[in-house]
Amino acid sequence: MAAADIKEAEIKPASEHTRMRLLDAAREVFSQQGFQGATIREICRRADANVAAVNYHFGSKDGLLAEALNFAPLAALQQASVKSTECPPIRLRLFVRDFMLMLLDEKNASSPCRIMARELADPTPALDQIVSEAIAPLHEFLGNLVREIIGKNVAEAELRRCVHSILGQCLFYRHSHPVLQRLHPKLRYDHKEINAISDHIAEFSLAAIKHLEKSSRR
Amino acid sequence: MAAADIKEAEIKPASEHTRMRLLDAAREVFSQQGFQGATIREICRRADANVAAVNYHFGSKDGLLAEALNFAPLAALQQASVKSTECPPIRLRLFVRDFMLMLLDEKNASSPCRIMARELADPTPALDQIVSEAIAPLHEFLGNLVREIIGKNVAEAELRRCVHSILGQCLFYRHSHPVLQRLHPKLRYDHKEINAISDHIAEFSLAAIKHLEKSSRR
Amino acid sequence: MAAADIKEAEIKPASEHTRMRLLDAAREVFSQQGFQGATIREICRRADANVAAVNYHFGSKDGLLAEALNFAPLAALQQASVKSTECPPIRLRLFVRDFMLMLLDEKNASSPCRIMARELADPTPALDQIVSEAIAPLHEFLGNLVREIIGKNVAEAELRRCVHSILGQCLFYRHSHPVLQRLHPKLRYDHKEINAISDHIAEFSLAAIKHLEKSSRR
Amino acid sequence: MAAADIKEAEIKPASEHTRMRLLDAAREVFSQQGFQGATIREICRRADANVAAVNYHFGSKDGLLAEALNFAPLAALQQASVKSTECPPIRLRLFVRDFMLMLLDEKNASSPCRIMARELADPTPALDQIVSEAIAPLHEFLGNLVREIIGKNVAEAELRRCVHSILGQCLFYRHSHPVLQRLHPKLRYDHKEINAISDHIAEFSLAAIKHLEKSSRR
DNA sequence: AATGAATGAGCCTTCATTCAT
DNA sequence: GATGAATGAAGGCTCATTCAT
Repeated sequence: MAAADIKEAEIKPASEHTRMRLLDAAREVFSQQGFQGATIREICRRADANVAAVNYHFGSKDGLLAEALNFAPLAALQQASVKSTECPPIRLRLFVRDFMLMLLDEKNASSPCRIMARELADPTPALDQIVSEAIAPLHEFLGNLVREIIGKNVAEAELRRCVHSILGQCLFYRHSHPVLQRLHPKLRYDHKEINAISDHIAEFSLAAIKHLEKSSRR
Repeated sequence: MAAADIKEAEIKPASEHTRMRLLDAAREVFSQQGFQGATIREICRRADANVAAVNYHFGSKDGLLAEALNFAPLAALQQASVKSTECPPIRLRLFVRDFMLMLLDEKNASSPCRIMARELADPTPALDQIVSEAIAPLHEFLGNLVREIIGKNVAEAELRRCVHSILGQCLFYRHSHPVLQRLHPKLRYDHKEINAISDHIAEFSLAAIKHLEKSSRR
Repeated sequence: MAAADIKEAEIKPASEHTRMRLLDAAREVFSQQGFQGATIREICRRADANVAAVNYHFGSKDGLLAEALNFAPLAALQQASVKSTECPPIRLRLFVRDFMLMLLDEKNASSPCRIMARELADPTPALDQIVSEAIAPLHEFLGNLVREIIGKNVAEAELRRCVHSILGQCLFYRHSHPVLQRLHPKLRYDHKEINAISDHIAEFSLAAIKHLEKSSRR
Repeated sequence: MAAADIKEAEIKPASEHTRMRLLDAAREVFSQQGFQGATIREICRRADANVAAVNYHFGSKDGLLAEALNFAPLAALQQASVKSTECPPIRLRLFVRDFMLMLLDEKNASSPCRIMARELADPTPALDQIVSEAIAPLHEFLGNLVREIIGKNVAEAELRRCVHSILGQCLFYRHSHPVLQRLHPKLRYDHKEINAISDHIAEFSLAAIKHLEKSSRR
């Protein structure tokens, strides 16, 4: 394995290096301009690569998107929560905060999560893959978490809507960012602000879920 | 004179007919493909008009978008609520339901609201106009409504976040429609489903707001 | 005749008025932008007329150009000179001055002469007409005038070249106007400057012609 | 290495071949139709290249024009004259002849000089560049040459007009070519004719300049 | 007679992709 | 294997012209 690693690192370094730079540039541009708005030329320019490099390495713009997506961070978030020993409400709070950091933190500007968020409304060739590999598990994870809090008396459909309510609140800040910037030009998504937003969403959602739980017992 | 009016009402439409068809087609295509994804050619094809018709009637693609937007329905919604004698929670419920009907009802497939929702995340030349003429008033309206429920003790920033939570939940169903269709292929946005969703969002939000109100009194 | 004039002035005033305004606007735009650069829309805009008015009144853009041209002023110049009792050199001086006034004076900004000058190098459908009705007579007139000064000993070809030399000097100031403006930004074609230029061209040309006359006698 | 050079000289042309063909075609079309009248499609058709080739190689129509212009031949003309040991009148004769050969000789049909001549009257994006890099030096060169003949007593403004007179005579044959063809259908610009024209212009101008010099001494 | 509406050809440019080394 | 060059489809837009009143 070490040998293989060395081999890979030594034999195709130039080629792999270009691949990586292309993927980085692609994530950057896709998350900023969207899949449709992004151009192969701009991506190659930022990666300092030839215009033909994308098609050479990834076959097409679609192929580049597919490889640029990386569901690991999102999955890790869920894994961390599942393995945690905290109580469900705390785990929800932690999840929301980490999710918002992925969506809003400037350091994650080219996060696959951001790309996914951008493409939600605009079916790209990769959406099927995104849904089955990232979004469906996410909904399931959140469903389980909410179920732990809300109890068994609430119907599945209502539970799903709770998940939608949580995700909707989170995604709003990403989708409506251009709007919010115009409404509140002074607004900046620093860590303090992201924490405040996350706290609000968690508090808001937990209060609502607990209310629904109470109602369901009657 | 009445005759003249009738004549006008009959003749003008003939000359204005193309304009109207173009606007309808534009709303349809814009709300489906987004501003960037929409092509003048496709719009003209659906309107059964010449490619040059858009530039003749509206000057440019931008001009067409500006005229295709119509903030009246959204404003009417708010007016109706403001003038209502119902208590604030009921007014919130009614607003959410009507807003969701605009966003999801198949009969409103080319609603300006849908176009606006699509463009939120992707600044178009019209976004400034959309924000100042439609979205800012909407946020203000919801802010006032929530304020009536949540009381004076809650800070302005937190109030704003409540508005965002409500809007985020509503817009989620529009933005994530392609995703939800894949997750739940059987899902249809008929009136029954829209009502269920609206009820959930209102219930969820009211419970959370009342919880925040209670917290603020301590 | 008076009756006819009145009739014309009274019966089709509106229609004729539009025609005239179109012709004026056309001369203005043609002389500023050239035939190719001019657009029917701009002409109609300046004439405050419908876009279809040009085609209605003149059949086409070409037809408008043909009617916008008016060779009378140029012909009048020659007539005046021919009828004059002055000696040939003086008549040449006077002609050059009047010709330069037509080409350069701001008051003649839409002079047919200017339009013609613009189109010399760019064959338009009207060039044949311009040549046969205006330029050929002009060359002939100048040829006769120069012949009176240069005598019979000079060959026809050389005489023609003298005419070309005179016209070339005159037209230079019109053709190269954009260049001269850049070379000498302070330059203005006021009457004083036009007189100075005309004097120079006449002096320069007469000296040369007299020299050629002298040479021919040897 | 010599082999490599040869290889380069053989291979590079293959890749640069299209560029060259495009430039040649562009000079041809620009000098015939003017910048505005020329179309990228026609240029590419003559160069047997794709419509997108121009934008690939030169960025835009403007960029193509900028590269199609080449002021070297005109500058070389002036250099040759400056370095010559001939007397000023002879140098003027030689310059006029070479200048006319550039303007009229069929072998120079796509000479940058011709393009420049076409654009004089119709400001293109490149006119500023043309003026500062080619025309201003040309005027200065001719000014110096005429000054040597005309002496110091003649005012600068009058000197400039002499330069204009010379250039005007030369350019006339280019600008008015379509007209002259119609007036004298048999006329051909073969070397004999160009020599005759050049001799006339030089003779005509020298006589006039010497006359002005004599006048200035009085 | 006269005009607002509509047309289709054509413009320059941009794009993802493919070709030929 | 990797790249500069080339491609053709399509984009928004402008134009002179024609249509239908």
